[in-house]
Amino acid sequence: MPRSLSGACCAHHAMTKGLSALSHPVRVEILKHLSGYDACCCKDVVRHLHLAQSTVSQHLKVLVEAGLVHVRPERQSSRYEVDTEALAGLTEALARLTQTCIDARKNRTSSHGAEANDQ
Amino acid sequence: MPRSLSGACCAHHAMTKGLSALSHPVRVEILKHLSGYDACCCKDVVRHLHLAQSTVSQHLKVLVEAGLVHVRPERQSSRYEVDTEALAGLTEALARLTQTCIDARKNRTSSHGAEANDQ
DNA sequence: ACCTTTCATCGTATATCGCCGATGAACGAT
DNA sequence: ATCGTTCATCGGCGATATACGATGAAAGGT
Repeated sequence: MPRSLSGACCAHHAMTKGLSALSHPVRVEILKHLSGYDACCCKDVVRHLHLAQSTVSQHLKVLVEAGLVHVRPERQSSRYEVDTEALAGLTEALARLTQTCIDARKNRTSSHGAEANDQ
Repeated sequence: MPRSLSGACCAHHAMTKGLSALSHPVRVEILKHLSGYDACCCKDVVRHLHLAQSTVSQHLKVLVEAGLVHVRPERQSSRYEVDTEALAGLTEALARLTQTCIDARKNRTSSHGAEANDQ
């Protein structure tokens, strides 16, 4: 972990955790697959991807811990479901970051002031 | 790497690489800092964050390789600049994924057909 | 020529990731 | 009671990520 991320960076942790969960192709694929069914179980995902059940279970865990997927432990087969609200929230967080960068550039080109130099 | 990600998953690789670059708080912070200046150098970022210069240099490299930041090697201080187009593109890719999931759910609740079971 | 500044890269240490097989728990079916 | 199914978790392995200090290259200033 970095030494000092005291201020604004803590606000990023929620977003970066979500983005981290989506930063693996398999997990994106899982998300898309889950969205196609009312609530499917681990075994369904295992059949769709060609990965070991334990591997899929771990990926699902990552998605759940990031808040992007809900899990409902049924009798013998847990039901996984995409949390579309959380996914939309994450998307909006990224959109805000993007807009922040675009606005910052716009402000610079209009007033044409700041340079980063300091010597 | 997973064993078989032949089809649609390859389409995700571009997005996941970008998201992977943004899945670290320090890199998000760097992006925001870069956007505030016309084009700042590594040393500026080092002063803003409290990390070793080599660490910052690596983080910048990750952002550059993900296509989110441009680098212009100047005489003695390279100039880094956010690629707002690429950032916007990444945001839109994530928005598309989100919309795909939302649409899939909508289709299910309207026709109320598919379940994931198969026994 | 020499020093300083800035940056990239190398080497290294530690932690985490991604994958697997094995195991055990929970439950249904026979 | 016994078996089969489904899933979570553990342990292990190799690869990658993150951090640092050290080193060298490039350029400017004295």
